[in-house]
Amino acid sequence: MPDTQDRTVKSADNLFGVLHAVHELDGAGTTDVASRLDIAKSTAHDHLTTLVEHEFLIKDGSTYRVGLKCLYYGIQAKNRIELAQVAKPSLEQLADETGEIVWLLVEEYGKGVFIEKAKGERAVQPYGEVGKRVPLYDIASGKAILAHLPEKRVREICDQQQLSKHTENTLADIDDLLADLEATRERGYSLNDGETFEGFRAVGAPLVHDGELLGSIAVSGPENRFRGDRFRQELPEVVTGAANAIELSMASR
Amino acid sequence: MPDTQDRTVKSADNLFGVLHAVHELDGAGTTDVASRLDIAKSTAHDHLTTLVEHEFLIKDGSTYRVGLKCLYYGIQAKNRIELAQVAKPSLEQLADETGEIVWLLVEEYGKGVFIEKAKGERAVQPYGEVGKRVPLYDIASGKAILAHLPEKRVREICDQQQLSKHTENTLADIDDLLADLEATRERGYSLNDGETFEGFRAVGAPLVHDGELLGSIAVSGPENRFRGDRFRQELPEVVTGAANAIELSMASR
DNA sequence: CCGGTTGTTCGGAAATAGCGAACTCGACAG
DNA sequence: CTGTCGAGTTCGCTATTTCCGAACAACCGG
Repeated sequence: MPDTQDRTVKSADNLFGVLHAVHELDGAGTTDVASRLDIAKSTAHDHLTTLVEHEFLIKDGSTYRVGLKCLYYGIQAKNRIELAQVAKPSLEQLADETGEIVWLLVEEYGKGVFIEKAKGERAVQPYGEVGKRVPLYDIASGKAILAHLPEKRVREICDQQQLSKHTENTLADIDDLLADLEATRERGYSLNDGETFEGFRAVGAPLVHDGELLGSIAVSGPENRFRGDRFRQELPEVVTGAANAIELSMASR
Repeated sequence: MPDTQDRTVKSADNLFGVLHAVHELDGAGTTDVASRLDIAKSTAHDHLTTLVEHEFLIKDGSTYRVGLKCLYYGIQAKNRIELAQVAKPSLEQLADETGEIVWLLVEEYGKGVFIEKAKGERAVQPYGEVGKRVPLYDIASGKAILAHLPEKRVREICDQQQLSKHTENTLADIDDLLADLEATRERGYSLNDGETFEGFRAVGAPLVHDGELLGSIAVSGPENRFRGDRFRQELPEVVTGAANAIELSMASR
């Protein structure tokens, strides 16, 4: 049945499928790609050749690898989100002050993308990497973002990507999550109490400019340093302080 | 005349063309893209929609922007070049020691791609950015790479991307360049004496592992700090030292 | 209310994507 | 040396798809 509605470029499915397959297989040959996507070897070959010609893949003997062209587009995209640049000094100051690791997160298609980080003296990096795409519901910076989205959108996002319980504390139930987001809104900052990994905590805050949600920041570290007053008072204060500083820098551009 | 040889996916030209156009225009609408690529508006629209569906573009009202999906693939590609990770400590040490800016470059399709950098105290960054793709013939790190490629390949690369004279000193003539590469091989390090910008100098060294050229590093800065013994002796020594350190770390993995 | 924009929809002719079968090339075993 | 396997690659053919052009819709400022 030819669907007259769908006017997208069909070959893109295969094209990006092939790119993704090569990426996931961390380098692959024609047959690997063909069988993974369930397409003819010749088709896979055509697409691989095409991607090489466009420099998105590199052919190394008879295996294909993801090239650096993506980095080129990717980094530019990142830069265009001026936020990363504007926020950097504040992130670094926050990292210095707390000694922990600090992340800058933005939302895209219901997922979180880390676009900048800063490491303090004692920083531990259990998670994430710049460019990584992660769920929003189980990390402090993600919840800071969700808390500022309409409930309808939150449900939508949670529907399309299962909430799964990594630890005792993970908010894998939509109602628990919504309650936590409500509390987050009231407090003005979000908390992660071992919801991602046992023994890991974090404090996050949203970045809002002109009523528009730009992203969020969070400081994370091991539970033994994230407890008592430091976790409940000091860190929330410096994190929201840094968030405000970033919002101000965005405003005065 | 349908060329029966060329078995690439044709729609990819338009697809990636559209992506590139949006990137270059730094956000664009249907008409902008169509007129830049000289294709029908409707075609541009189909491709834009496709790219949005695949999350490579973001639709913001009626303008399209490059999404962060590329960053995702790009960063992974970068990481797979283990080099970046292994080299980082040495780059940072080199930046500290010299106070200048240090780059890690790899070659891809005859162009150079910066994949890591480290800034010293006095670092000036006149050029480049991680992910940027640049010609090889007019920078120290690029010449360090060219010096280790066979002459045939060097000529090939230079043929397909005009050598142009940015300054008095740019080696825009293939024979001058080849002579400089010969000298570089003998010295073991490359020099840039204001060939990119007036008043800017740099010292570079290749990274070789198992007889295979992995990339190169370079330290660059203003002429007033890159002169006399420092330029001719000290810097070459620390740069080649750092290069050796990186080669050793690669070897002991 | 109306030209001048720009984004979007859609029919249909021309181009091509993708399959499958055939071919090439090495590696390996007997 | 020969045969078999599995890899990558080539190529003819046809059902699909792309891409254009023209029409339509939505917006804006005057």
